[in-house]
Amino acid sequence: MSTVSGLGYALLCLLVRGPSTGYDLAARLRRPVGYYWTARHSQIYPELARLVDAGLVSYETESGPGPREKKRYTITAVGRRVLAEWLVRPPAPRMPKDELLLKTYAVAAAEPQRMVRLYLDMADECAQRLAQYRGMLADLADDGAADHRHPKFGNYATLRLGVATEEQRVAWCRWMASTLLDDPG
Amino acid sequence: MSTVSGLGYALLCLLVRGPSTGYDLAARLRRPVGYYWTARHSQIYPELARLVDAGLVSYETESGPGPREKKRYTITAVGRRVLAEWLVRPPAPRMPKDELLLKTYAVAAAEPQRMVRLYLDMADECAQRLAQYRGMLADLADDGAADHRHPKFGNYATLRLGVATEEQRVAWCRWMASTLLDDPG
DNA sequence: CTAATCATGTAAGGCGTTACATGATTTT
DNA sequence: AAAATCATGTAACGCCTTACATGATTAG
Repeated sequence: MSTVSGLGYALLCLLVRGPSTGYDLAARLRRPVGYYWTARHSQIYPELARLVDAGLVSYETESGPGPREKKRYTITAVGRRVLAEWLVRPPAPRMPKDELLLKTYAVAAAEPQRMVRLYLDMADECAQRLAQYRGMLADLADDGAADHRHPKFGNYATLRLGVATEEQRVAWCRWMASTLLDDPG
Repeated sequence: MSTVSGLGYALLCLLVRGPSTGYDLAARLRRPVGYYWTARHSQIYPELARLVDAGLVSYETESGPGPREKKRYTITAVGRRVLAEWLVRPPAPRMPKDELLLKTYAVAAAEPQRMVRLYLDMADECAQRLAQYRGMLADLADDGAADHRHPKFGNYATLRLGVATEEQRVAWCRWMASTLLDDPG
């Protein structure tokens, strides 16, 4: 039984919106804009081959730049069915490995002033990302993507959580900084 | 140059609070209560051996149950210094792979009613975890862990973000469910 | 007496990153 | 003329999970 990997489903999620080349999929999976997943081309090309073997995607070759042919991948009817099944299954419990939280757990073992600097820097970084996400969300809203029947509603919905998450993180980083500074004697 | 892995630092973060056995470290790393990291014993035992080789931890053997000796690991002075250096370094950009967000990105390819069910189930699951986290946070606050000089302030601080994150997620899941149900003709 | 907990290790295999390798087209 | 982008693949290595393997003590 050819069991599909997480990456395999991620590729199906992208391909269900329309045909793509491996290169294009890699570009969309490079930065986690809109949804939270990444992959490199070195992982994507072999996985596409597996999906073809499993009959979930097909491809047409075009003459492209470079030494090899360009392949445009398309999700098959079987692929759509497998994806639709997977989408409604409850996800396995997620385990985010968050380095900043780990550092926070051991914050007592570090120099307080330098940790304050760290949290303020992280807050700025998050705030920048937040501003960017807010801009993208506004653009999507202008396009009408807030309607769940709009083709880009998936982008809109994931970005909404992204914005909320970054807001929370900025506030938390600033709270950490001010708490560490606050030293009532 | 023996470079310490992420797991290595995680173990140092635990050991800086006091000596532990590998078994105990595995128990603390099984559920992400207080901070966000996990590891299994099969990973922990070899990593502890590497930390010993690098001179960052030492151990004493005691006679324990079972066929092998029990080893109690202690962070060394060098280990403390290496940890303190690492704590103030800005973390590498995190990339959480969130299956629910991935599914959301492709939500248009699934049956709406079944997705509504999924989001409501996820909301309940998060709400349960949230209640649990809130309880633990209240207990810590009662112990005075909200003060940054308290030894368990690290637990308190990480839990605060955990609570905020789960709150956000419950709200977002419910918003998803109601948005998908809302079908103005 | 049975199950859980304490306690430590190894092995196989999957997943993911970095680096290696090639080369045409387009932009500066 | 040089650099970036388009385009596809492989190889080596590290991280992580699952499963294999052992056995004493304690609680029900």
